[in-house]
Amino acid sequence: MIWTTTPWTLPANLAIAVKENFRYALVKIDGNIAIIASDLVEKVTKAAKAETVEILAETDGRNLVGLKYRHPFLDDSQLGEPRRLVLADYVTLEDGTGLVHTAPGHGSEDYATGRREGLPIYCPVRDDGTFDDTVPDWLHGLSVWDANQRITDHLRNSGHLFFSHKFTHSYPHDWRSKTPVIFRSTEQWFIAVDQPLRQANQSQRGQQRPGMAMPGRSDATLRNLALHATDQVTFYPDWGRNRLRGMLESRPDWCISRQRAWGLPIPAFQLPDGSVFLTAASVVAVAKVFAHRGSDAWFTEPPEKLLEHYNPATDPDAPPALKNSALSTQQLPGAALQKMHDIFDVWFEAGSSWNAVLRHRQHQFPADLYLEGSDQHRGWFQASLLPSLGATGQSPFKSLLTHGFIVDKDGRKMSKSIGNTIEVEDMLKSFGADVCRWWVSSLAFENDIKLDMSFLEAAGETYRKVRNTLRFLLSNLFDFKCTPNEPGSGGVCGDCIDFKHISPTSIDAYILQEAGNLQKHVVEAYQSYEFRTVHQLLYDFCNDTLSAFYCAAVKDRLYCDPAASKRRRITQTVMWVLTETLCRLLNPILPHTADETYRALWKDSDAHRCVQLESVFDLEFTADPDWPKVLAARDAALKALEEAKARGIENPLDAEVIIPDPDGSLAKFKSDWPDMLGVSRVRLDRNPSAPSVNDLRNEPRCERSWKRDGTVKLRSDGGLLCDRCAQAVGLL
RNA sequence: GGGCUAGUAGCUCAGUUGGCUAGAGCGCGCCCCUGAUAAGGGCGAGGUCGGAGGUUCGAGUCCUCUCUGGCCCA
Repeated sequence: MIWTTTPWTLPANLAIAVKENFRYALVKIDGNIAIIASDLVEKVTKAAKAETVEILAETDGRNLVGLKYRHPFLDDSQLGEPRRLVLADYVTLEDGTGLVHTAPGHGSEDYATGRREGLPIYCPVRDDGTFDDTVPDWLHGLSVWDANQRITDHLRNSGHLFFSHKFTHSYPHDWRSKTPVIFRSTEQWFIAVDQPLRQANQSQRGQQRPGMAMPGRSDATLRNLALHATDQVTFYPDWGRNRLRGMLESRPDWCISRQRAWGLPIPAFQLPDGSVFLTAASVVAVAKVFAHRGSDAWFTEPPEKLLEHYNPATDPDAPPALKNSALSTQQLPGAALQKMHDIFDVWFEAGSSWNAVLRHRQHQFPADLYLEGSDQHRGWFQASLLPSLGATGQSPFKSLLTHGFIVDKDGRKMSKSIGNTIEVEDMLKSFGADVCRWWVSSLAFENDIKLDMSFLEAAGETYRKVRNTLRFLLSNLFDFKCTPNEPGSGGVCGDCIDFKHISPTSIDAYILQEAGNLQKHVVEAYQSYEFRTVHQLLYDFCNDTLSAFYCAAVKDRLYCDPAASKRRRITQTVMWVLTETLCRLLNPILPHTADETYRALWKDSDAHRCVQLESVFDLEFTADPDWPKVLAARDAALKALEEAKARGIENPLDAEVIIPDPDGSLAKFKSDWPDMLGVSRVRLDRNPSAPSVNDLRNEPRCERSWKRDGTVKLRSDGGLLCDRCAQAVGLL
């Protein structure tokens, strides 16, 4: 006794499957005898409301294997041998009778069983979903959906139906049309992954294939070539290798044919005897026609036109029928050779892009990097690797970068039905491309990526910090010129001061050194695709090193020193270098901001000036080795200033700070100390163990620099100025 | 069900081969500045490192189990 939800597949029944370790019972039910899994006897007979149930015998499934049975409405002689019971792992006791109807033409598990058992792959259902004429007359031409009832009725009438009922269960549907699908075994084109590769290509190119690394001629299959290739490829992150290998190890042959109305046709022909004609040479011949007329030629041209460049005499693979002069294509009657109508799997085209994009256009092959989402280990990565290995013996990529999937802010997948999707267009509209890129560069992209508009807002805030730092740099270069290409400048670049005039103990020296370190580390991070590190380094540099430290410190000299003084020009020179450097380093992730800044920096009309065309320039500067001590002492001093607020010294410019300098190593930085703390005066003292703060609020304050540096007095013009400012305005 | 992968402060991320009271930025709180101002600066409070066992003198870091996600398959 078997059970099925698809009576229309019964005409294709070729076997019944059992499980070897299940118990099966020979049961007498209301006078009829059947075999049912022992554990299901009660369930089945109850469902059918059987009156008397008697178990006559029991045995294990393995003892049933090989038993022969007769089909209830088919002529067994058609099959050539009697139908029989076979083993299958997928037999369960969940539903049915424990004996599973098996139709190798209607489903992949049944197909596999059929192959294993040497059964024919019989599918009597035609392309239009109706039965062909190999089935009994009463089913001919009937749609499978209509056949369900007809077959049920037939079984009932012939006394073979034990029980039938209607119930609701899940059934596969086409995701797009939402209509139920049926399974049919059909002929398809495959790329075999386990067959030893023919030494093809010899006839086409008599040359050695470069980079060919066969793990041994005899077992050089596409699969083990691919596995071998994963050792040569660099993976970002490294676990990508394992993932790809796992999938390569278990992947089936690649079915490359599709039954579609459009697409790139597989250029196969059918000979009058029904055999298929497709050889390397015939494909090349058809490709020539496609190159001129496009692949639509397949649909518009007759076979003899499509094969006008083909010569069976020189094709070693040509089928005998074509070698025969009577059938040579030149004289072939159009009707003798039929075009076939399979369409290439689009993955085959996507997976051939290395050829179209790199080789045909004479770009570098293999590519440095293929970049795609993690799902493409099964998709594009493999679809590219296999054809490239088959055609060139080489992987199409030297390295592979994988990123995770965008999920919502709670880590759930985005889907329209849940309503948690975010459109890229909305992101771009709300935040601009650079903010979006800035956000992307901050991510651990190898993992899933949580996305919420609020995250972009946050990215926008840090982006503006960078942008504002650039704005500050630019605005303070308003009266500064750098003219590297000016004829006759004798090495002097406009207002620039040569680095050799920069003292290693000056804050400018420190910042140049830091910029050099930044560049080194950023470039390294870029080279290994660690954009997150790039982002972090650049942000921290703009935020901490520049905005909070350097820019704040040099404000005084920029605003109050005489415009063309050496100290001010040095700082402007450094600021110019910083801006140049930042533009170049930011460019890959903030191209618009970098470009805008770069043009504003040069403020010339050179239309060809473009930061996108620039690389980094050498930037190395060694500052005094005691700078780390300075920074540590500064931190301590800032804490002391914070505590001084309780005493009413709330504005740092009202303060003098006394910094402990036990070994005297901080004294050489003396001139920049007040600016580094934003205070009026700093005194270094060998004795104290902790910094302290003096209240200067009773001392006069310079009206120009707001400092109380001890030199402030009434000047001849009636203003209260410090010496530096008096000089700057020409009063000293 | 299987393969791969992740889960560290409200958020985004660091945490080298196991080793000092687990770090950074954002956000938050308090304060300062007002000549970067739909800006700038300082200080501070936040974490039983998804959970449970185990190995170890010692585990966010190693092992086992488990929970919650993601991708690809069945």
